Amino acid sequence: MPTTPTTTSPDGLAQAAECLRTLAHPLRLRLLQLLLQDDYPVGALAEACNIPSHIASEHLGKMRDRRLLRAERRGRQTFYKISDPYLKSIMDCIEKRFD
Amino acid sequence: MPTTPTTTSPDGLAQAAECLRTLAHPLRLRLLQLLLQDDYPVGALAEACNIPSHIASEHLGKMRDRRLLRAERRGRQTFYKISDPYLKSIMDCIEKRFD
DNA sequence: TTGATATATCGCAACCTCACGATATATACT
DNA sequence: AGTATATATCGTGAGGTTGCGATATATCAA
Repeated sequence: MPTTPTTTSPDGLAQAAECLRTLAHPLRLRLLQLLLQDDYPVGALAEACNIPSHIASEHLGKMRDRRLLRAERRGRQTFYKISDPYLKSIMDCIEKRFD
Repeated sequence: MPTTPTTTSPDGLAQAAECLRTLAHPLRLRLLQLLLQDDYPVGALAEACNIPSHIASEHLGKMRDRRLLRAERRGRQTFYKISDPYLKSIMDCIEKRFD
């Protein structure tokens, strides 16, 4: 085994795994790509993804619960925005590989 | 919606999501960290992770099936090695965030 | 207040993933 | 051949995830 063992703590690995699980869905990746460009309300995101808005709401809510996004109410609409700055760099990685 | 829409294809997003699902397990992240340092046989990896080797074998096999790793038999042992060069950069991202 | 719009949440069935014990295979040694 | 070692695979049950219809809530407008 390595003389310089890799040191991410068990807790760090568990957090990383949870975060990756949250990203690991085609629709959520698409939503994140859109939100990395600007903030949008649920309906606009749903339309861009061609899905009913209550499905978009579920995916956005899951990412909100896990602190990747934040929600902000404006009138009847809820705008979502990127909350975790780390998302940009990981999406860059992913796009480099899969575009 | 953006004037410069984000363009990862539906297929690219599906592949990316599958890849992320494969990474999204604490043990598999640990195995990858070790394998990014050197190639190791199943038994050594299992011991480093404190798990029975047939569990390590299952996780390694799943990553092999999804082309993240390759297996190479030497005598009675099977050495696993990183097969996808993209893993290095994504693990760098993850370590930056969770260490 | 009533009705329309925008989003959120619930309950469920189908499906996926995990750890584990049991079993199978492949290689080396005697 | 027979035995031990190293790894792989199978079957299973517990628990998580997804999409969806139904329902609930929140905001605005008449």
